[in-house]
Amino acid sequence: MTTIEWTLLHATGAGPMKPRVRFAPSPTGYLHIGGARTALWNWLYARRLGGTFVLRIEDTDQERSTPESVQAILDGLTWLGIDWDEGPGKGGPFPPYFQMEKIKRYHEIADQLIAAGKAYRDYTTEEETAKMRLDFAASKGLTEKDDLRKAGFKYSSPWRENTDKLDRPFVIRFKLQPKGEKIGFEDLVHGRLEKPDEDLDDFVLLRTDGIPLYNFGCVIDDHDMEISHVGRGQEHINSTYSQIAVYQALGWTPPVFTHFPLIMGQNGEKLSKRKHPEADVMAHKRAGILPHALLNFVARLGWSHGNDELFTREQMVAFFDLKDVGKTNGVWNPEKLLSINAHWLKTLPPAEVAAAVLPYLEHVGVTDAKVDARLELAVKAFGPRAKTLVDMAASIKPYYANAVTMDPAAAAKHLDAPGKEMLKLAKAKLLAMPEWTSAALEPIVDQLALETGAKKGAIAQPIRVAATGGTTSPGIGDTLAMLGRDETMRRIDAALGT
RNA sequence: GGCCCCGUCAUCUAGUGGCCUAGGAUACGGCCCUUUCAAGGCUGUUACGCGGGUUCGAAUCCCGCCGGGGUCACCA
Repeated sequence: MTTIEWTLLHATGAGPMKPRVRFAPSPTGYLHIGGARTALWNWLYARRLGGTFVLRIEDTDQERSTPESVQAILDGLTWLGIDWDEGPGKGGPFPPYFQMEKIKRYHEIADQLIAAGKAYRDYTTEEETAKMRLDFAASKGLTEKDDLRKAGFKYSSPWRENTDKLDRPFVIRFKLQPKGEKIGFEDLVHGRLEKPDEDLDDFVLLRTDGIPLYNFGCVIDDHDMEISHVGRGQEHINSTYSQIAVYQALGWTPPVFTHFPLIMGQNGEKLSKRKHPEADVMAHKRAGILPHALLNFVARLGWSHGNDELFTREQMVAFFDLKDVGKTNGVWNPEKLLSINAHWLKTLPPAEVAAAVLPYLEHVGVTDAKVDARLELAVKAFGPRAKTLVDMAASIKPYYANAVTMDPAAAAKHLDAPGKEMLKLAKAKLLAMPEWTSAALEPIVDQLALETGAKKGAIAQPIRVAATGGTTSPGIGDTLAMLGRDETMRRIDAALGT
């Protein structure tokens, strides 16, 4: 039995063997790198075990949610190649997948909780609670919001025991009934996580405008959508306790939770959209990172599979397991991302990289390139020389131009009299070339060295400078093949001044 | 500040009581290869936060300290 088969039989944690997982972003901006990793890990888990990956949009923050953000998240996931089985544009057996479209359902459950005495209508206004906080602060001689937290303010509603329905705006709060016990759950990476239930408070389920809050909507949706495993960032650990309380009040079985370590910026702070431009997934697309490389890098940030560093998509799917996720926060490391990107640039099939580099070429004004033998050759030549698709495109561009920008210093050094003499000899050989391929062209340097007794550098450099205008390029064979016969001859003639 | 989570090289990590004079990767240095630049091969420097235990034996178990992070909203 293989490891994979074994794992299939013994699906981690409780729940069904074919897990139903979800990624539930809030559409308040672009797809965040932390969100992308959360999506990836959940996706990998579902794919490996033949489960279902659900995409749910938690758009209950009406202040910040925008349709543009929904689109940005969809675009980000699509670019990364993370596809969802249920969700926006796909539908599924448990619609809707936008929380704002199922407000009635939340009200139904809230009423159910009220009827059971597990929630209550709180008619205290926002201004009043704010005043309570302020008064509390004043009594302690504090003013700052942060100090308020430190002072340990605990809200206690005067409406807690009220069951009348008044004609006034209200909020629905969970009625926490501490039994002096621990409330907790079994986390796949942290093990048992718990805290005293009296540490929780009567959190808000439904706002005055009837829109649910995270700790409520999330529980109902995960239950309704039959989510078996919830994997999310560690910042949610504390809210999980509140959610567990809701599951208990409703008599529902909670999913298996896994809390992922956070990704920190290089300054040691949690990666944020404001302070860290690299937090934007699409910024990496613009920077010329392959989606696969970004996935590879981010997958490995907080998860490991022995000493393995580089994974194909298939390997990620085959190797990933929630239980192998680590506990410690990771720091974003741009150099490593770049090295992983460089690795795949030179490793992936040239046709694939060629297709990927095309838009970047167009962006720098190369409009006549297409995925053909010539571009693939260029990709093979520059694969080991490029860190990103951006610099690969920049390197390829001159080969699609019909003139060189001559570096005077290079010309002075290599296109002096002896250099030109050598170039003439090379030209003669080139003229006689029956076929213009890298393999056919490459040996001319050796042949010339043999025939003239000159050092290879004295032969290759004049050709290189004539062909590219500079002293560095891939091997002579590749360089001339990329240029093509006509352009090569044109450039040599120009260098010769003929 | 209360509560919660975490603590192996600069960074990502392997490591689950003896195989560890701690391994891999990135970055950095050297050497080799070489027609240039890369790539590649070989190689070097660098880590178990501190202090107590437990044990014949601890990076691995326990306690304390210190350090980092998260969270305490009618955001998610």
